[in-house]
Amino acid sequence: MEEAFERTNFIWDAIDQDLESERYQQVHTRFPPEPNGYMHIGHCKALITDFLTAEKYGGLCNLRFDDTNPAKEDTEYVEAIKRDIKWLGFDWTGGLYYASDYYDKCYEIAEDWIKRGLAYVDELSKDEMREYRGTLTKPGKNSPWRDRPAEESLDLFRRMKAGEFAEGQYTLRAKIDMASPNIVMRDPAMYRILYKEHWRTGKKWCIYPMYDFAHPIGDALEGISHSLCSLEYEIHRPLYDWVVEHSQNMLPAKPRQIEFARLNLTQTVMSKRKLRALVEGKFVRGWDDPRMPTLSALRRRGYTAAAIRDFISRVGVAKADSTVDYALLEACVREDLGNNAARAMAVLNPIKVVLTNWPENETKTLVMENHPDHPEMGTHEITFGREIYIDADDFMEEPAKKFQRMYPGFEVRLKGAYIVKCEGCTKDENGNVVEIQCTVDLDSASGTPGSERKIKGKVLHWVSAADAVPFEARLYEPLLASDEELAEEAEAVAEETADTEENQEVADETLTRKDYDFLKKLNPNSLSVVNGFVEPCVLDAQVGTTYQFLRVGYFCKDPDSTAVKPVFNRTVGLRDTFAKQVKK
RNA sequence: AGGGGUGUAGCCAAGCGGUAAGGCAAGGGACUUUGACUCCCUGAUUCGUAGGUUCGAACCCUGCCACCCCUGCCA
Repeated sequence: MEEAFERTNFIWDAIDQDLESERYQQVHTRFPPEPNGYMHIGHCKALITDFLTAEKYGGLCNLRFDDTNPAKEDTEYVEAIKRDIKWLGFDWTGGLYYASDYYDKCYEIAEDWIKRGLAYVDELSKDEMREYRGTLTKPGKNSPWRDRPAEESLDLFRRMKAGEFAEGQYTLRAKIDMASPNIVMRDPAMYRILYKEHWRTGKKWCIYPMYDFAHPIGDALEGISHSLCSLEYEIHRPLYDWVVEHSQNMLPAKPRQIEFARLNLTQTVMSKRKLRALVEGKFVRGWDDPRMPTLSALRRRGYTAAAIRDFISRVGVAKADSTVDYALLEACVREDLGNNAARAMAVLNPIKVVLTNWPENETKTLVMENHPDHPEMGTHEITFGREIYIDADDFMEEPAKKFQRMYPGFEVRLKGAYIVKCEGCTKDENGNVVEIQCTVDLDSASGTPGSERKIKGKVLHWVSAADAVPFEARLYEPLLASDEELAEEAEAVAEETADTEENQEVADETLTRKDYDFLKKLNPNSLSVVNGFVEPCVLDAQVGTTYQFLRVGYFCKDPDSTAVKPVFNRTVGLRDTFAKQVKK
């Protein structure tokens, strides 16, 4: 964990200065998700930055659900977010809060502002307000209601609260500067009328504070020192400061907002709206479909909390917009799993091998290490016999150049067992190889002196036909196609899928026209299911256990597993330099 | 009368006036009962660009260029 603190960043530099100058005595951060969806890897950057910053300085971090818009928030998401934070190994040491906890205080401050002439009730319509706001290059103009007497605004505001008006009829606006070059400062709305029941406050309110009003107040109320957020809020900082400044006699602290660049990942959809479209359009099996970038999906896929934390730490925190290569995330899991996952053998695309000189009906029990570098992880037993399965990829009747796996006349070693020599194969009427025949060097058993004989062939993984367990392996590729060819292919498939009546209906609701574009880039091969054989030891493993299936990759046991038929998700494959060579 | 940000290798990213860290990716080699792991080696005469200041500039100054964000009663 301390490794994460080795590298500094501009935020920590700023905090160091704040501490040194005694602007703040201690560090207090907050993680403020809006509970309107599942958290994805992109949120992790903010989450980890918030929690880790508090940890680094021995301070506290609050979890605050930013629930100021009753329209689209749900308790389901609250629970999911809490679970994800815990899973990542963090705790809201400063407490758990809701923006809705502060509705009373917000209201109090709003009335105070009105009395002091800092806010007014406006009755411009949405369209009029847009017109009055001006444009990026032209200043706005004052609303005709801007200078109405404070008593009148106060009366109107109280009646807004009492539910006397329709939605949109009135808003409360801060009186700042309609000519400001920063549009955010052109008399921003602070309260709007919304006849929506809030999932926490019920029907108590029909006016709700805007983010720009509630957020700084929430921060200040909780004694936050450093309010970290993403770059798009940079332009809101003057308003943030304005709100705190003008409420200061009513607030205990004066937080500092610091903005950093959010995380983007190649070939990854990172917008809640689009992820929702994927789920609701049934392009994936759910929020935790292992192809999704949500934390629940990554967890199901086999990504570990340690790997994700390491990833965020390696990405760093800065202000430049960037898109991180997905390969970095993969490198992080490989490192963690390579060190910690137990080894086992599985064959994805089985082809039978008969060892012609091995006695019929005779089997031998072999002992396999669970991890080559960690003897303390123990061993497990597997069976060896006359018939085994190897992966079809490991056999070629006519070997390609540099191919050092099984082919007629060539010797290879079966991992943890014997050296075998391929003698031939039999094919069906279509010319497909259905069986391979080999002879065993009976003196070459692993661990015996005869095993030291060097051969040119590689070591192959295998399972014994006698007791191998059939299993389902789910292999994944990125959801978004990378090259154009793939994208074109995907277009046809995606359109076909999207055009089913049911999907179309859901999609129409959720998506604007523009949003369809990314659906056309979906990779049709993002999921492939194969039926293979795996050694029986995985039957006992708990759901969520990850193995390295030798030479094949890391696989995590899926909740869809049954007592007799395990299901495994491939988290990530092993690096494959041979495949790269062959491509060249 | 637009404003606010950001540009360092294919992708991230340090650097804070004294002569370009590190990681991922890529390529080469060693080792190997996983073509994995591990271990070596290979990258920027140059920091968006053009000038200026300085003994000395990625760092300071000026101009230009590119990209991102902002015209919700979303967050």
